[in-house]
Amino acid sequence: MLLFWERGYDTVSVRDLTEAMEITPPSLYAAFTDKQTLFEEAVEAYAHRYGGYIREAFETQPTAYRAVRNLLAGAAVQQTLPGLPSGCLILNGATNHTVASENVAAGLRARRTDTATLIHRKVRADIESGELPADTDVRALAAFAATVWQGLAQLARDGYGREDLEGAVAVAMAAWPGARQ
Amino acid sequence: MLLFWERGYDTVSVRDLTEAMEITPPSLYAAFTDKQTLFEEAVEAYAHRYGGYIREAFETQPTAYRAVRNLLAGAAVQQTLPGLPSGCLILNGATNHTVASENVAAGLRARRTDTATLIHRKVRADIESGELPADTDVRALAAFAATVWQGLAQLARDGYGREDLEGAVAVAMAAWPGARQ
DNA sequence: CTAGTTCCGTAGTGGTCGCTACGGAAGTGG
DNA sequence: CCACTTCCGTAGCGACCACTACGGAACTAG
Repeated sequence: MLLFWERGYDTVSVRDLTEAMEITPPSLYAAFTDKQTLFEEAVEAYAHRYGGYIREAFETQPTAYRAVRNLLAGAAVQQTLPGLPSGCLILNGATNHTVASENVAAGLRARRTDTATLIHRKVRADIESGELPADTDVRALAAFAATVWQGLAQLARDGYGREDLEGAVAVAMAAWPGARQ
Repeated sequence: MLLFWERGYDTVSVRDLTEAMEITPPSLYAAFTDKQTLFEEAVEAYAHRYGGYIREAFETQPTAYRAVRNLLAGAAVQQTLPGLPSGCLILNGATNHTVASENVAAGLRARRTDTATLIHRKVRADIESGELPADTDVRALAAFAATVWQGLAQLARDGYGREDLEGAVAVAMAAWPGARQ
């Protein structure tokens, strides 16, 4: 998982994996079927261990503002954890992929879409409840939140630290409708 | 260039390149020395053809607000050009790379850092001129602008259209200090 | 103790990687 | 017309890719 997190699917070889696990190729194939299945299990473990902040943000927070704030604040923390690779496996794990790995990339894209849908739904719910004005541009606001969320992962990979990302999140949340009224 | 733009450095093979150019490997090596040099020339051509909006934003606009607005608006356009790959070669060209391609990734990272520096300097200049208040958090504001810029490229790759990105940019610019006073 | 099963590492499979030695064709100068 | 240079494609280099057939060791059951 750490190897995939750091370098991505296609750029990690089975040899890299077997050496890191200190096993031989037949053992790896007996345990995980093939490289793609191993990757998907690694992604699932990653989502469970490091992606909990996403579901938590949307399930525990009453408004879209607070949910997105927690989403971004959580991303700033999770993507700059000391001793772990920077960035996000699901956001960056198959940015560059061969034609043969199209379905691997599609799997990650589906997970990203899931989060985008959560944002979208939360904003719409706010409009229905009156928390946000009826003329709010849902698409724009949801796209903005997704943009910042994914941008944070990029900056983390380029070496930005947690404080930098948290500063960016603080600025971003000021863009939220009503944040400064 | 289109191949690298679409898939990235390590995930495009010399064979892919020679077939697209309709030449044989020896011709490619005679013309471009090796794969890495070809990639760097492709990046240079890309920056020249599609990256002009960046320099233009910072050179022609008087304030950081307007420079960043033009940077993000330009990104929304350039990264969703019809008939061309989505996203940005410099932002996404070597997100996933092998250890052997570390220097290729470093070259792209340096170009990203250049833009981040442009943002940073423009914000500081605004503070010195009094356009922005003296207590403005330069790092946070610059990190925010870089986050949105890079996030737009991610969303473009996931299929978001120009209108979505422009909506996100409009929301983002509302976060700028003084934008809603 | 022996027969059977499970385990797992050795040693490859065919295929693709980035890259190049070399030879025949085409063009040039005397 | 001939010698020479330039060009460029054929064919293949060693290395690595994802993946696996197979054999010997170790453990288990009778």
